[in-house]
Amino acid sequence: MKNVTLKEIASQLGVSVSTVSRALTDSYEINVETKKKVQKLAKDLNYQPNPFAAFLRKHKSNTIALVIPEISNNFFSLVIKGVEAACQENDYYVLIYESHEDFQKEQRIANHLMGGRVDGVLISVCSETRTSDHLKEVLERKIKMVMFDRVLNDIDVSKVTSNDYGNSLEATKLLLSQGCRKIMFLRAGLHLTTMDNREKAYRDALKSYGLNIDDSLVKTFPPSKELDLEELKAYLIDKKPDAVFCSVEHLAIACYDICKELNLKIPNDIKVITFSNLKVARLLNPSLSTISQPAYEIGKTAATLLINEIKGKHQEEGFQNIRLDSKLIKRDSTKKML
Amino acid sequence: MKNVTLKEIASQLGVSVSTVSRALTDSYEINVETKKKVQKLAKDLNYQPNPFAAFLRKHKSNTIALVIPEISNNFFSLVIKGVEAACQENDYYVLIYESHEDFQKEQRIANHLMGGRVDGVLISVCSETRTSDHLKEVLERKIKMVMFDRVLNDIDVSKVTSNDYGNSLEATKLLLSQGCRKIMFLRAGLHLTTMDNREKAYRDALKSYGLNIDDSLVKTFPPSKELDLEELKAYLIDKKPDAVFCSVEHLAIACYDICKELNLKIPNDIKVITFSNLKVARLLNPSLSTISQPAYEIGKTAATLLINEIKGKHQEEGFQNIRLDSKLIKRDSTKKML
DNA sequence: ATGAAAGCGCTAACAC
DNA sequence: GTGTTAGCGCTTTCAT
Repeated sequence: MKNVTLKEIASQLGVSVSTVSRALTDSYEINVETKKKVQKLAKDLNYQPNPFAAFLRKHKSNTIALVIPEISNNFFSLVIKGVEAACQENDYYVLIYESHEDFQKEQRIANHLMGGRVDGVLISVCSETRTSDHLKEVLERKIKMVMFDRVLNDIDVSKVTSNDYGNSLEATKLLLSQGCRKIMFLRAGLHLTTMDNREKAYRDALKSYGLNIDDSLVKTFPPSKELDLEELKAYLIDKKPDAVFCSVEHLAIACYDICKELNLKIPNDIKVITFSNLKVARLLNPSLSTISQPAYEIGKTAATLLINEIKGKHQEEGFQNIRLDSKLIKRDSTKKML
Repeated sequence: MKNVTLKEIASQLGVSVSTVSRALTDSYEINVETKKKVQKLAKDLNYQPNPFAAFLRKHKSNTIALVIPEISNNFFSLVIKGVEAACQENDYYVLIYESHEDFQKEQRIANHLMGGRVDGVLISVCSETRTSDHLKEVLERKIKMVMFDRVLNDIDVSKVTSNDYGNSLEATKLLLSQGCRKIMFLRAGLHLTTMDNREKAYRDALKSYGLNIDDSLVKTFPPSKELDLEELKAYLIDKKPDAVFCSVEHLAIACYDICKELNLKIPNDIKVITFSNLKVARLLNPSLSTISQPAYEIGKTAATLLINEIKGKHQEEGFQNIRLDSKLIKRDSTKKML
């Protein structure tokens, strides 16, 4: 079966291409009879408009790019779901790009996007990203942008984040209230705004308890899963903290593995809390206390914001800065005694 | 900054549009000097070709669709990652579509795809899908297709699956060898080939042990996460199996929750094994025995196959039927005694 | 080696 | 209410 085009329908019906085009977009100036005729034939032939022709004409693709560091990740995969939901509601499509926490790849993606493949981009930058020049170039090409979670400060776009500072403060204070005094903070990635906020809250919480801050208890590990377990193990053995606050899930998982190996009992010997969207945290041994980001909502909110911007709505309101609350769920890994 | 086009470059250089086009595709018939000149300016202006114009001309978009029932799922999110990897290697792009286990949505997606948005589609059908008419129509529009995991038998395309039968046989025999004689099999979704294969293996394994098959021990639950916990609980209480073989992860998670509630000890009172790509299965309480599908490889293999088909390679070989092995990992949830 | 021109399928301004 | 026409940006014949 060859592809059905407007021309095909037009010639079969003995009308012009533009009449068909108008009939199909339900233009008010078309005779009801003609309209029906055209619509019927289009349906019978299962006419599907060639999107590229329309895009070329209108310079609108109804497509957005979603650029994330890592696809297979409990947080980002929920984000994807939220984005997909918002797009399905608005008849938009999602192109996925994975930067693999690699700044060069992110740059290449940005470059590609400048070609006008998409009407807008949704991005959470990779951990190596320090400047926003590549993103600014995209903006200059009149492509809309919304950042989420890992945002950059020196760029003027709408942003959707979670309340990293507030929730980290809460988490640290929980550990303190359980009696912990030697709390380790594990960062993932050097230059991420999310990490900065989480660490700052950790420090402020300690200060608010009148404690001195031991910088050697704060350490950065690779953001991706290629974590050096031995290094982390040695660090834990060396420092012997009474609690570990992990800024990302895979660090907590690593701690669980290491504690098992070292025969350290959680929470008696050491307490653990982490940022995580792991659904089965409650079933771990012991159940893991988590700060759970509203990943789905972040994705959905960011995508809706972007689509509205593309449509030119809410332009007047300027750039939004939306901060959503995460949920701290206390479980056994932070219990006083088991 | 306005968008740079071929015309722009041509006029700045005083050459024709076609010369620029040829220079940029590195055509052999262009003077080396001109080529250099053009390429330099293109780079300076950061020229990015308008993809839609090229697509419209060539009827190739270098884009494939990935249609899956559910994005936020340990199996599918790894598949996405694999697909993305294969596409990045080949300079292809991925459009994500989520069918939400809803056949009507799947049909709508298929319809949309017929418009020629993509050169090919990668699909794992939803649990409600019983016929392949909607997919055949896509094929008729000369759009290539590869199915993976949840495939359909009555359609002629390449398929990538995992060895559901073999690995389920192995899993059931493991339970049998641990002394279980009243093994429950929990299906998810009525019409899935994957489920059929898994159930058949379960039955064959019982037969090979000379056991009678009690049909009331096989039951189907909804494939998505909207599982009725109470129904499953009542079923478990009623049947009192000594083992449960779950065909998907969320059923096993539900069993864990229910066992906790009913104070049934895994594996002493009841053993559990499941298909799952959960990374932290080893950290559950007790650690969960899993059949882990090679999700990343499935995605990568399927995408590579599709891209090759689009490129017209390996056409002669006809449709492939690739079956990859899953990995059975024995953990405490199927131990004889703890 | 380079240019002119057609055309991919669609939309929209402009006739009538 | 409908047709004519131009043009979106690119590739690709066909000239020269």
